[in-house]
Amino acid sequence: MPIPTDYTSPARLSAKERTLSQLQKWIIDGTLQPGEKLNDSELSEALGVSRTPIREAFQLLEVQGLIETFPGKETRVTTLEKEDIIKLYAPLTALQALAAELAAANIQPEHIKQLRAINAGFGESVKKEQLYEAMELDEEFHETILHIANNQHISTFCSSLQMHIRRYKYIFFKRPNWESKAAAEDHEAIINALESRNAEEAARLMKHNLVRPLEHLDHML
Amino acid sequence: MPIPTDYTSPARLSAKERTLSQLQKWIIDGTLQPGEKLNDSELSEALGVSRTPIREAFQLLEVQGLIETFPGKETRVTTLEKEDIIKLYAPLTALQALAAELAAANIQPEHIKQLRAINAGFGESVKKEQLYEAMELDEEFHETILHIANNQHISTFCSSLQMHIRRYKYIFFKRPNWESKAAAEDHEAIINALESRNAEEAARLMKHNLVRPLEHLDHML
DNA sequence: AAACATTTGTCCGTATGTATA
DNA sequence: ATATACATACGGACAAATGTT
Repeated sequence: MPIPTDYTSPARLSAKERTLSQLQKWIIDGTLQPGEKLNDSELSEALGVSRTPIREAFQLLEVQGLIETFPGKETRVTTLEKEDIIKLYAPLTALQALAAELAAANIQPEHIKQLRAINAGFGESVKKEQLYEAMELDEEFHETILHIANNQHISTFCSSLQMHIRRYKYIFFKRPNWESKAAAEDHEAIINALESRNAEEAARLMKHNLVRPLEHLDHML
Repeated sequence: MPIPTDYTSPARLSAKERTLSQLQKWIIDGTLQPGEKLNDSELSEALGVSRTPIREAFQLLEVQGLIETFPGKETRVTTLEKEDIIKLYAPLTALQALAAELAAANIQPEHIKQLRAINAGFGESVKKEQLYEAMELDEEFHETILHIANNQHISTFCSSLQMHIRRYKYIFFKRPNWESKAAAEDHEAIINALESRNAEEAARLMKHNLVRPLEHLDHML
């Protein structure tokens, strides 16, 4: 198990939080590979903390579906099946569409400005083929709509699904690679629907925007 | 008789698991009231385990939104706002409708029989005004459809939302009290839609079934 | 079958941090 | 501001469970 040595500890966070976010990163970016066995003693030494915060982080990672613990036996990074990415997009689409619907009812002029600014940046990144930045801005766009929708349950679920999707991108495609100019146009249309408080149309467009990545996947799987 | 080996029987529950399910029960049924302060030393004595499994259970309860920990300060049972129950039904409806849609594609004759059997029991319980049993059978009906839909993410989210809804029922209404004969008819219609593999209709009927409780709530809030 | 090695599960002592007098 | 009380955070030792030789 290769443990990168460039690990820097954010002094203010608790040992548990540091451990959790570090392990999350390593699992999502593939440093810790699917199916890899995790040893809490080894990790505690590598991260300079005791087994307690490691174990605590393990518990949360298991809830998030990033690791699997076999009580009394072993702990492993969860494996991924290419086909299962569809199982992530199905609920994500339903929830994002719902969020768009709810956001249409709450939308304010400042929100519209904010969304347009994010999407302008997204369009630029796509044009300049800065794909990592584009991915981050795409996520920020959707997170903003979730925030406007003002429903913690929806936000939490979507955030969890988004994390897994990002892991799939890193593991199977090495880097984010399917942001497109068409997505920026989708976003623009969504913003317009929200601006005119057309909930149904916003939901419809949101679904359409989320189906896009699946089309890319079809000829990559 | 061949003993199934694939099913890992939790012959003995760990202290953490016992603690977790006990605290869950107490919080959901109101034994531990909203806003109540939780003391790990006190609980460890009451449950006959050390503070470690209590602490581990606390972590999971926090993720589930049943308690709130203020690191270094205190731990409390989360409070409830009557109005927020709507925030639970919004994503639950979207996800259950999606599940119905997916289930329509996977449905098998055995599933139909199973669903009819559960709904028959539900109808009986409603008629006999055994409301707790009716609630459990209603949940089982929906869980079965989730199982047929075969998507772990959807199941997990719905289960979490359902738990919170049950807590609202206990805290604000003391007992389950809004199961109705109309719900049993909804279920029957859903089963028929699934049987004819009409995904769109199944989703529409599922939404309708989930809107019912909200109508009851309107004149109870 | 039984002893061993490995890993997870639990306990409890201590350190750290926060609120209150 | 300082001291005190109290709750959480962490560490390290021991117990229990599992798989293997």
